Amino acid sequence: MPELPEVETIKRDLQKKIKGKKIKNVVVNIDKILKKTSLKEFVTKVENRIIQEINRRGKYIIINLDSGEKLIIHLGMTGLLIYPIDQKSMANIIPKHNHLIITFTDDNQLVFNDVRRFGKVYLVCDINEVEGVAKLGIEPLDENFTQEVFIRMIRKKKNKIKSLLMKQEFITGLGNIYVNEVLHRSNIHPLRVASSFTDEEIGKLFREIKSVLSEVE
DNA sequence: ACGTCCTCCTGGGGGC
DNA sequence: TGCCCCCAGGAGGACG
Repeated sequence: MPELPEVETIKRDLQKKIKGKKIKNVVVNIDKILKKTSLKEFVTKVENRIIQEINRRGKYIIINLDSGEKLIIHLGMTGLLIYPIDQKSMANIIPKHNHLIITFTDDNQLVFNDVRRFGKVYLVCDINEVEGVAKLGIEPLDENFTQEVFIRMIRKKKNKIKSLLMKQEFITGLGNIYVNEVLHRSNIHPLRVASSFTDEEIGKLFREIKSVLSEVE
């Protein structure tokens, strides 16, 4: 559910609130969410580390640790990162889905809650160890993403436009909701084949992608 | 290589 | 009131 603008907001928020904090301990309630690491390895490598810069790539949140390792979080469809823990933020969640709880040395806590468990937590040295990250396509708000580039990208594709725009290897960050919005505003049917588009139609899509994504930020 | 479809999960809502 | 079924839709993998 969270798409590029939401993930960007979460990233900025975390950067403001938890950067510089030292992790006192971590509790993992469902180790199935952990990828590229075992439960034991995760705990020993994360405890006592200090949070450094927080970045985003596509819908992935990348938390740099002072050890050089990266804690990468994908929220899936229903994942939430809650900080700080207060009455208001906890009122709408179900505690049994608190899969990861990070406690800092100041006793504040960061909770990863995910009802449907589609979210994932990785611990890696290099972000490209996460296949989903390594394969990510162009960032739609990047200045390198121009109309000319987009036309060339669309031209050679035979996918239906909606599924193509949702493909993270093609463009990064768009999901169902924003793709629907972009297609609606562009007055383009979601099932049309990409290679059938005129340059003008692609231009329209291009402008709507940029505008829909920047409105929220 | 490429495009589509299925699967992982749980909670909420509609139908009866 | 309660139960069952379907739907939500990110992304990896299976399949053709």
